[in-house]
Amino acid sequence: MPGSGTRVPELPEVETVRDGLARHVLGARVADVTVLRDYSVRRHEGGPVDFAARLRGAVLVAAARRGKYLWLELDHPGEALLAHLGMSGQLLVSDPAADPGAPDHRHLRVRLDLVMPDGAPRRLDFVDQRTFGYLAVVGTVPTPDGAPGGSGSLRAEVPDGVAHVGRDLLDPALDVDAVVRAVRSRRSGIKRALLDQTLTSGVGNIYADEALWRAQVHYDRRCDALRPPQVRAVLDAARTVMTEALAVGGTSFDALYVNVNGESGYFARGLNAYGRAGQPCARCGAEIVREVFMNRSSYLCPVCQPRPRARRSPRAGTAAG
DNA sequence: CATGACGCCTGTCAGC
DNA sequence: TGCTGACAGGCGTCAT
Repeated sequence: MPGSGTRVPELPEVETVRDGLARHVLGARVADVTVLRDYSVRRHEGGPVDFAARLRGAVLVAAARRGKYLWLELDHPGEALLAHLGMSGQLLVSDPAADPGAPDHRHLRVRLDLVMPDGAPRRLDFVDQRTFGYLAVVGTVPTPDGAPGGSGSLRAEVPDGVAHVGRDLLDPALDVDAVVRAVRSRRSGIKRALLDQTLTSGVGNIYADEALWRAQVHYDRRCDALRPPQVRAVLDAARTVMTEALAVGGTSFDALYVNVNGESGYFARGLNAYGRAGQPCARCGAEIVREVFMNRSSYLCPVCQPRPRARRSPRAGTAAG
C-alpha cells in the first residue's frame, strides 16, 4: 500500500534530492548539528562529536552526485558532507519558523540547523528508518579519470571513498564503450554487473529488473556471452528507464521539501516487471514471475526474457526441482 | 584482480 | 495475543 511501503532510492530519486538541495540549501551556513543516532555517522572517521565540529560554521557551496552518492561541498576547501541514503534515507528541508510545534520525524537521525545568506533559518533533517544510509564529512580527491562531470558539479573532484564508484549512465563524461568492454570481461550474470557500482553506478534492484525487461534479457545471461550490441542495449534501457523516472519524480519539488519517498519516480511512472509477479507482461501477456538471484528478488517475463542454457555446475545451489 | 557470500539495520506481515 | 521467521536490499568486508 502506498504511504508505508519501502521505496529504495536509486539514481533518479537521489538526483531529485540533489536538485532539491541545490535549490534550497546552497549558500547556507551550518549553525548547529545534532546527531541523534551515532550509527548514522559511522562512516565519519572522527565520530559524532568531530562530525558536528567539522560542520559547524561551514557554508554549503555546491550539491553534487555520482550514482547514488550525494554530497554537499563545503567552503572549507577539499571537504564535503557526503550522504548515502541507503534503503530508506531522506533529506528533508524545512523552515523551522513555519511550524515551531511540529513534532520531529520518528526516524530523525541527524539534524542540521542552517542560516541562509539573508539570515533566514532553515533546517536539514536526515531521516532514515533502516539506517543503511549515512552522513560523513570527508575530504575530496581528484577523479581517477581526471575529467569533470557528474551531476550538479563540473568539478573534477569526488569525496574520498567515492572514487571507486563508476560514472553513472546520466553522466555526460561516461565512456559507454569502456563500460561495454568492462561488462563483457565479466563472467557473472548480467544483472550482477548492472548492480556493480564500480562498472557504472546508480542502478539498483528495481531499475535493473526494469532495464532487463525492456531489453528482453534474462538476468543470468553471462556477461562474456553477450554481444556488444546486447550489452549496449541493456545499458541504453537502464538509462531510458531512469531518465523517464527522473522526469516524473523530479516535478514534485516546488515546495520547500526535499523528499525521496513522497513522489518517487518509479511509482509515478509505473513498473513493467518489478513487484508484478502474477500479473501479465505488458508486452506479451505472459505471467511475470519472481525468482531469487543474489539473495534478492528478480522479476521477469519468462517468455520475453528466456533463461539461458545451463550455466556452470550447480555445486552449492539448491537444485530446486 | 575477479567473484560471490555474508552481515549490518528496522519494520511489516504471514503463519502458528 | 504474542512469538518467530521471511522479506525488503545497498554496499562494505571478507574469503576464495
